[in-house]
Amino acid sequence: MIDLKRLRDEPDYRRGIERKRVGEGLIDEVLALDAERRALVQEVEALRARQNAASKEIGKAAPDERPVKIEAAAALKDELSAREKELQVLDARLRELALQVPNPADASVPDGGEDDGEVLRVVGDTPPPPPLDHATYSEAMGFVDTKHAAEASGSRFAYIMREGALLELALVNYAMSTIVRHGFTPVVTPALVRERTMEEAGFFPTDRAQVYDVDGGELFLLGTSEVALSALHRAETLASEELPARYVGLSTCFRREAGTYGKDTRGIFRVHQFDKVEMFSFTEPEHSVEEHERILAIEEEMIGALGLPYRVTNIAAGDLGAAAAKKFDIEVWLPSEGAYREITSCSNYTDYSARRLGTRVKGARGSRLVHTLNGTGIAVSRMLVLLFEHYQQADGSFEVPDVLRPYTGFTTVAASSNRR
RNA sequence: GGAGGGCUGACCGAGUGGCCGAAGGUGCUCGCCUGCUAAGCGAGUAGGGGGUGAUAAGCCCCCUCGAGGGUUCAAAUCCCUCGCCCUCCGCCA
Repeated sequence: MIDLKRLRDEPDYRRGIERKRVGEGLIDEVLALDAERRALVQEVEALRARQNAASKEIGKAAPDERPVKIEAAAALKDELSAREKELQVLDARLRELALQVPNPADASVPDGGEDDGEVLRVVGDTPPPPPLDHATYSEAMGFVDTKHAAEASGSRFAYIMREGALLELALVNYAMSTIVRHGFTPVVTPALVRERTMEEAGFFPTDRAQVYDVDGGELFLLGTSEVALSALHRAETLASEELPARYVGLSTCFRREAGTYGKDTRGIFRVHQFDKVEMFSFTEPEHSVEEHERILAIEEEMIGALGLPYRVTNIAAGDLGAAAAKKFDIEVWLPSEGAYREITSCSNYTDYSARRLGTRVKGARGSRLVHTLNGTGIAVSRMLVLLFEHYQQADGSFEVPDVLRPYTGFTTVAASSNRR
């Protein structure tokens, strides 16, 4: 949720929103409703003040004076409740529209859309394509079985098997322990949350189409544990000493991938279900920028340690999600495609979801909304795709990246070992 | 799935229709006192929103006793729905 007060007072705030290409007129409509609402609030509150005073007097009055006073107060009640109903309607309308207004893009975010991100750096050399692409290779090695998964569950599902399964666990362990070492509290989160949690995390209503609902709409499957982690301090006022509060979550993630028909259909690059380790921080407002850099640095540390060539992009305003004021993506070179593909993403939500969550910090500067940030630790299936190409050897064997070896218990998988 | 109990301010805890935004205690802050110690005395101490004002201080108003609705001139107190916690029975990994 945006800050309506800043929207009406600060031209830069509004400009940040407009850079995200919001629908024509939405902002003006919100502002108009907001003005209307505030006027009505004043009226209603004045009426309430009169009624409160009248009621108090009745309490103090002698019993024989009461009937007359009660009658007078009853008249006020009717007037008040009529105005209150109007206010309720107005509130609902304003809220519905305001929820659709995105968090303003930060001043340091470039203009434009998908292709206008600013590449901040490119790290590592890009190798030529391997003999087999990730999809063919992982099936041939028996690491992935999408055929039976399609029968069991449909397209975009996979069985991760044998050394592939162990590699998955190794990645999870590696990411978890690395991030914990950076001071994040490890958490295995619920994978199902209620609608309110989705909304407060900043996902609903804008991203509803990407989310599976179950139990007749009572619960929703997470697309990322970020949603569950954000609720960890819901409706709480934290002491400033408690910040930054850093969590690293593990959960299975579920995504409908609506609107991606025909995109990334091979292998497990884009699937409906995958495991992901995710970082999440609550900070004081003035520290969120450095925390964003910190999260990015951890992501780079892990991708670097896995020996993958990558580049870092400052995502353009038009390509930011509703909640993000700024977002860094890391894309790793996928040799078979000869392209950089997104592997992590970290965002600074500033106070956007904190406002919905009611997460505040109280310190020397009074009580303020916190800032929240999130970033991918390791998204497992997509990382497996990259490993299947970068660690596929000329003879067809698979070599385990050094940093994962403590977690796998094996160092290589011979080309012939799992062939069926 | 069944039965019962509970949810009050940073914390504990009183409060069954008006004088309750809320006793008392703990904690915390400030001041005083005391040659010592988790001692004593006094004062203060919730949050959100709106108006005015200089996006100050101050002042005024509204809302909040798990959440949402209802009854009433008036609700922490009565009624309904929901959420969460606890206990017992059943079931279960």
